[in-house]
Amino acid sequence: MSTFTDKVLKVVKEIPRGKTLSYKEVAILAGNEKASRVVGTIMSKNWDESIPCHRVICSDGTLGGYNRGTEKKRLRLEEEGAIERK
DNA sequence: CATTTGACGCCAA
DNA sequence: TTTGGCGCCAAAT
Repeated sequence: MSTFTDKVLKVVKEIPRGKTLSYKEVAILAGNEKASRVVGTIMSKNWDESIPCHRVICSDGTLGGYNRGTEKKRLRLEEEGAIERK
């Protein structure tokens, strides 16, 4: 805590199942609205099983990216009902 | 210490 | 609607 990075990780950990937050939303909750990119950067460098990073998507509703495969991320969100399967 | 990179976001054409 | 470009900030090189 105390650093933006730690806040981001904390916020993402707090995301409930079936809910998705955009990188921008996470950035805002972490205390820096303009750091949307940083959120993604942090995740890519610190991909952790304790962190449901698959719950974090782009503000446009697009999935964004995922260290284990974007397809896997999509399936997981669909399974949780966070998004509509199109 | 300086520069580049990158799982983004928003605006203009 | 789809591209292209700028901004923004932390981490990596």
